[in-house]
Amino acid sequence: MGRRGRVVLRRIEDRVRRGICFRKRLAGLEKKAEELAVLCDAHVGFVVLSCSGDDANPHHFAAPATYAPILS
Amino acid sequence: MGRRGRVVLRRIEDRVRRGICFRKRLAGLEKKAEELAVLCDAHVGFVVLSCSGDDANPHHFAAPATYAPILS
DNA sequence: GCCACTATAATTAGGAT
DNA sequence: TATCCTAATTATAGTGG
Repeated sequence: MGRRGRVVLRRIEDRVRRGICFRKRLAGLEKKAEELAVLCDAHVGFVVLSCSGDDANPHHFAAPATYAPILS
Repeated sequence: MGRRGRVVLRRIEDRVRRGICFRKRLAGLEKKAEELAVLCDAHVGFVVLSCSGDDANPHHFAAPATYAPILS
């Protein structure tokens, strides 16, 4: 079980594996973005769009400004 | 040496440590964003703004559309 | 398909130089 | 201070249910 090798930076051709990877890594990116925002007092926003139809929805994230408001 | 404990999701108050963390995690976020884009054939873009003046520059990232063009 | 598990890779906080 | 190192934590690909 578990990861068998290092990450090879190349499109995953298998649709099922690519879709699973997409969902797991999207969740991971969101967690990392929130940690950066909170730990380091930053505003972070991102947008992710699947190009191969693995996910029809556009995804976005914004670190809530309430952590450290810059306005008013 | 090395990390001494789990991540506590709270603003790092020490300016020096926060700045170091900001730079390291910004680099980490960019790497994760690029991996998501390439492995899973997605468009990914983000913006990061330091709120506490640890970094005067706004940072942005965009996964090059050349990986999997959706236009034309 | 989802969820849980877990072996392994990857990240990173703090120390070393 | 700026890298570099690495212990320890965290992320995740594959598996099983």
